[in-house]
Amino acid sequence: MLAKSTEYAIRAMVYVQLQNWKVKRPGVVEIAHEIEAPEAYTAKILQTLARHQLLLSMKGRGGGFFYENNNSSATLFDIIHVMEGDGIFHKCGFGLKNCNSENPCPLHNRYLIVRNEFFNISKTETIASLSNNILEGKATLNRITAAY
Amino acid sequence: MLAKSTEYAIRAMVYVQLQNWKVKRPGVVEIAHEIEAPEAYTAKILQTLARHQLLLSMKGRGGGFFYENNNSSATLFDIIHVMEGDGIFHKCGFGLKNCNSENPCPLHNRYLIVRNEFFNISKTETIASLSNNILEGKATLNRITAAY
DNA sequence: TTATTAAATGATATTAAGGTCTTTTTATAA
DNA sequence: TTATAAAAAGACCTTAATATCATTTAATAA
Repeated sequence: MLAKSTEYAIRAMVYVQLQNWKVKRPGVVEIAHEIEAPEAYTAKILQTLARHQLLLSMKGRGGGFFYENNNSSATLFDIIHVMEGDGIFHKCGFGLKNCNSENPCPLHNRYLIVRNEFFNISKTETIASLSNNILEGKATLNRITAAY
Repeated sequence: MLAKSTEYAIRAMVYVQLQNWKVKRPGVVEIAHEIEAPEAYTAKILQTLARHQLLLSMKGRGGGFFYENNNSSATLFDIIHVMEGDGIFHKCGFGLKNCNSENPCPLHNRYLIVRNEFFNISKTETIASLSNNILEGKATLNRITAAY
């Protein structure tokens, strides 16, 4: 469904949120390790996110990644949009170029339900809301249920 | 969502079905052209489908692709399974390796709804049912609403 | 029984996603 | 004011998906 780089991006942002709530600003090495992603690649992704101001960064000693007011209200949609565009919310399930309600592919109506449901989720879930599930012990970021 | 090759596969099988209902057995060149896919690549995909017996083929003069009794009850699931495996029905939306109801990612429950809905569609829609939408004029295979 | 038609096979090429490495810039503590 | 820590930037590498091409196999009409 999502590109691997988008998954890394979301996981990274959630981890930064959890640390930020503890008034910490994790760096690339720590983040990559915690979300089980390659270090250099994670750095690239964090740069992209920072460039688009989905998170803030500080260079030098004591630097790292964080959010304004230690809180991120970025939606999944925002992150997906920056990482891979919004094709996923528009593409026809059959791969047709001009598929729409006027000229639908054989799968159009049923696929629309799936796509819209995912769109809904993407627009309502934020880094803060997702991170809160972890804070409350209802979910985890990795196989080891770490204490954040 | 689906790999491009899977989309080509589904479109190809639908086109074969439409022709088969007219007791015709289209060949690679015709199929590729009609579904707007590259010829040689379409040939590869048809071979894969034939090898897995999702369709039948005949070599030589008057040869082409067709179904037993000119009808295909293959589901979308069958085709997806052969073309790209069933990762799409199992993968975690967050990209976690061990995400399940016991150890859920923050998105688990909401993503499950999307995945299950798509699974449902894949298990209930068949090449025949999809093709029938076109036969009845309710849908199309390409931008030009061709008469099949 | 041969020419022709069409699919199968296998090798190769191209493109995009995923990933690494080195150098540069910026911040801060000593 | 210098050494050090950390992110930014850019060049490069690897892998998988997509796509092409040449050759072989099989079927049938003449």
